[in-house]
Amino acid sequence: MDPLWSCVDSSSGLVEVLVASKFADRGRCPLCALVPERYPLAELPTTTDGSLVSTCSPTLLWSVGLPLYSAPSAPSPNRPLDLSSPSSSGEEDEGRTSDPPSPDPAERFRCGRCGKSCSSPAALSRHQLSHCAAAEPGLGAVENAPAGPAGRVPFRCKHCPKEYNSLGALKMHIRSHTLPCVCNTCGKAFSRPWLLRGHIRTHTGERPFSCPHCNRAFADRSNLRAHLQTHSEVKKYQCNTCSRTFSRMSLLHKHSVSGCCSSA
DNA sequence: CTGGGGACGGGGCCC
DNA sequence: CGGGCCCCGTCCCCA
Repeated sequence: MDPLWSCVDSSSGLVEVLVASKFADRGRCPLCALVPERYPLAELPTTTDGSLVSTCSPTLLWSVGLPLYSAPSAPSPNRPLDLSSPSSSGEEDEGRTSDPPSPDPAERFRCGRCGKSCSSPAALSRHQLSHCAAAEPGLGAVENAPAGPAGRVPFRCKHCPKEYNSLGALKMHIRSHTLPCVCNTCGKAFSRPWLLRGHIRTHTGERPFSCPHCNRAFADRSNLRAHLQTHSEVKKYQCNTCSRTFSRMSLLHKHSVSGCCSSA
């Protein structure tokens, strides 16, 4: 289960609640780009009726009733392989599955922006407010952004370090922070309506994409495409060293990482 | 270790 | 400009 993260909204002073794995970008809070604090669910502020306080963006729809938190200390033990390590270390991306920051108390209460150590989560929150207030006077997409190499001002996301050359692209990206599309069945939120529709199929069992070669059907077109590769005698992805072919890039990547070509 | 399915994220294109 | 959709890709899990 995802750990909860909290962030103090700079305008209201209230605490925003986030699910780490869906938002974590290099371990930073998407609301203010700082290293967030993490609380056990029981310590989160609640309203009088016991629901979690949720403020900040009016379109941020995480609120109540979700099975949110499990163990407060241990970081997620998944990600046995870091497949992105050498190749995608370049500019952006890879933020989707960043692990939470170290649970070491000395690190938990350290400001990710200036490194200041604080004695408690609350003290750190107060300290971080000073950064938020200084860095975001308004809606914050464009202002203060330096001009690009061609003299264009990039459209910068106020929730994360990403920048875009068009407002439309930025707005589309921001949906991945606000997650306005919410499943009525389980409460899970998505950035786009068709992602939600695909998710709803996991509840209904609908599988509109069927394989023409066998009787299998899939809820997701991409999964059908991957499945079709299994019917193909010539696989799409080939190892440069041993010439083995694979139906998926991920399988080829696993093949390489596990040492066929290098470590033997 | 490998192959495959399930779920989902994001950029880009089209209307 | 916004929404819908396609495509590509990733991650996780399981047999």
